[in-house]
Amino acid sequence: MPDDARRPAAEPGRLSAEERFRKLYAELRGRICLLDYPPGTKLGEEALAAEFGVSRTPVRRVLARLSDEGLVEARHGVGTIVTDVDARELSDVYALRMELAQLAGTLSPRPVTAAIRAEARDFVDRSETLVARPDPRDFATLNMDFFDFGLRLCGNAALAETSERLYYQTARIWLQTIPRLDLRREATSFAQEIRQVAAALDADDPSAAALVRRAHISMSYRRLTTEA
Amino acid sequence: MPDDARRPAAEPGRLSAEERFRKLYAELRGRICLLDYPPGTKLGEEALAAEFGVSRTPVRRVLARLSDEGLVEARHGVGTIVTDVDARELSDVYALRMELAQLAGTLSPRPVTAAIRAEARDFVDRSETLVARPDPRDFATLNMDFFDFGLRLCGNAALAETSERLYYQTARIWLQTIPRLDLRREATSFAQEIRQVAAALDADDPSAAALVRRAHISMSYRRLTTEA
DNA sequence: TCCCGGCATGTTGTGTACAACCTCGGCCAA
DNA sequence: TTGGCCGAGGTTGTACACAACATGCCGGGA
Repeated sequence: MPDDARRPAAEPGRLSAEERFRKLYAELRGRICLLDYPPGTKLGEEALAAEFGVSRTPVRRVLARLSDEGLVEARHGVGTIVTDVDARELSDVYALRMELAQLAGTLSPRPVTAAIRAEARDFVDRSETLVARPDPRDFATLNMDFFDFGLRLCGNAALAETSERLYYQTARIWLQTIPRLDLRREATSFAQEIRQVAAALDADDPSAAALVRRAHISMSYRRLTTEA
Repeated sequence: MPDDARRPAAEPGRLSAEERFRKLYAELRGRICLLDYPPGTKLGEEALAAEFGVSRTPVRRVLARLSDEGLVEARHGVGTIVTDVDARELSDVYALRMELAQLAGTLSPRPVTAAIRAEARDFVDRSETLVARPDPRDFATLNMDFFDFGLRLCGNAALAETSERLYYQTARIWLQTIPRLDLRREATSFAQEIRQVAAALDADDPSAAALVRRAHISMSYRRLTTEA
């Protein structure tokens, strides 16, 4: 047996501590950003611990990180509350996100491989499906997936981590505002963005792709603040 | 007694939980960045708990945040180790820091008040004192203080938080490299930076101050990587 | 009727014991 | 001599009990 030598953590059923942490963190962050936990929701540590079959300790570890990132706020004796995004924070984060999106094209972009172009075409297909039958939650999910895809185009790890952090910090206000927006127009605009990004990648021009993304972040913010 | 009405948390001796957390976090981050804990040091939770007179629980909360920020790495069964900064991470972070430093001048800069100008002059004095008698640790401390000062010039909270995070992520490599650098020249260059920033603030031109800072980050990185 | 003080209840913060895990040294056998 | 096994010691991860704290209700007094 030359392969499965000393490998105590290789059992598929058992997850390591860090793996469990990542799972739980991603799950809770997703629920917050998809408004399964709208702002103001009280996240009881005991309730979460019971749901996930662990004690309060690992749950608290995850909530502490979410608190550091500003997604929740723990108040002694009250509860851990999902925060709301105020206009000022929204403005600051979007202004910075625009700049970072552009920088992703110039700060050590990754070479555009055939696999990446194929993935981009998949996103084009998904966006067309979305335009045909718009749905807020599908929209938000596709948006997150496409954002993660964009992160992988960036060779600067610090820039990628920062962009991700900022994205999830305000991602939920879009779902909060969508009832007052034109969903079909939003979907069309998003599909355009994806098509243009795919075209730029086909032309092996990551810088152009980054500029497209910056432009659409800007326009999305405009629609968000003027029509809500 | 119209002033001290219902204020249970106003007692000066007792610190709230969040206050204690901030204190401990700042203390440990400072020790790491000032190389009191050089890379590779094992930070025993029990030892820290004993030193600060608390249990392992709040210590673990602080170490978890330091771990999220990449300053330490917790290994099950081994210990919590102070991480080292590798060349790749250093390059990425510095490239991003340069851009962010420039953005601080254009993305909603704060108005330059008389108090700020006075503070800048104080930094000029301190830098001259440092040039007269250079000392690595004093240098690093002044650098941190001046950085914190620069953060307060930025009206964009997201940009300020991001810049701070990135700064402390790689701040320690400077102290690690200084034995192989010309300390006097580093001090002179830093004093020039402070003077130029103060001049730009006197001229009510935060954008120029930001450009100066970007230029000095770039030069500092060049000296760091070429002569070490 | 209104105000206010105290208590019951539920929540997060802390302390502590134990489980899971890694490292290192000694010991035995080839 | 050398290779590997294995057990002791020490560390982080987890579970749980209790302390600290905030909130809302209820009852009494003005």
